[in-house]
Amino acid sequence: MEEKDLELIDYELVVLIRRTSLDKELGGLDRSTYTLLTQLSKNGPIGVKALADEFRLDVSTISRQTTALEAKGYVQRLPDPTDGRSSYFQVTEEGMRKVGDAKKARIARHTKLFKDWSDEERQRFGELLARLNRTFIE
Amino acid sequence: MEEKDLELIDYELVVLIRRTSLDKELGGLDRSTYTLLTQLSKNGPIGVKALADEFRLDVSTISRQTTALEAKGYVQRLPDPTDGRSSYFQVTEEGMRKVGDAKKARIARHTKLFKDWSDEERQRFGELLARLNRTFIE
DNA sequence: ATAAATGATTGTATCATACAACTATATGAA
DNA sequence: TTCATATAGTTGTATGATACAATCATTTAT
Repeated sequence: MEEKDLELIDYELVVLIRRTSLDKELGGLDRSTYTLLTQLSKNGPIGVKALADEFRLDVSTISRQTTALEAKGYVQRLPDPTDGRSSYFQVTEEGMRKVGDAKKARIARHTKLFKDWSDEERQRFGELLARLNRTFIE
Repeated sequence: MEEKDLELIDYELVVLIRRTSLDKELGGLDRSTYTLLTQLSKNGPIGVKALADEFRLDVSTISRQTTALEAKGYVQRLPDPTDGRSSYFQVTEEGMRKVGDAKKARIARHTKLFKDWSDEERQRFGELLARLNRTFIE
């Protein structure tokens, strides 16, 4: 294994995280709104606990964030019929519209950012990123 | 341009940031210690303003972080002989040792993480990451 | 010579987060 | 069946990273 490749990856990952984690908003929505709506619209209505597991955040954090989303009307709370303690959050139409717009905005930005890359490079980068993320999970 | 490649990149970047920005420490040092020591050891002694520009953080934030580093003995403040307002921070031997150890720890972790990747994949991923970071800068 | 600009520090506010205490409900064991 | 324990969620509180504003000291420009 080439040590210098790992060093490069290490360094560039740190730089990337440093830059991107400064963005308070993603496509015009704040981070938690964007990530929660994305998750809920992708993987169906789930509750506070499942979201906390997914994001590796404390349930108290998710509880506040979902309360905020509900107050904005982006999600609706559906009581779990089989468990009186919990409920699921379903993205509302308004929420779907918001997250759709945000995604469009991000794609537009990325289109510019990657405009000098070849199709092959973009495709490969996406694959490798996905692979890294799957690797983390194990 | 393939829209689906951009969508994949967008999604996987969000996932990556979400995961990695949760790490409070990098190789046993807290984030700001690791990034500041790396920067200072790489690009020579510079002052608060230059660090703030580099990291796109407020000078007040950097000021506090460098004060903390100095208190820990990881950097030494060298007054700028040509400008009485500013000083440069030089990494001490102790600081060099600390950041060296931290880097070793990270490389060890990455060695495990990327163990199933081919040399070509690691090399390519590093290149593409670097390219993305350079693109951001413009 | 004085006004404006600049590097840095410190006070204060905000935000995201974790932990702890608590409530309500569900599950399992005697 | 009942009671102890576990679980889902909420709320109070503390912390850490950050930005902005005020300020100080020094430098630069008019």
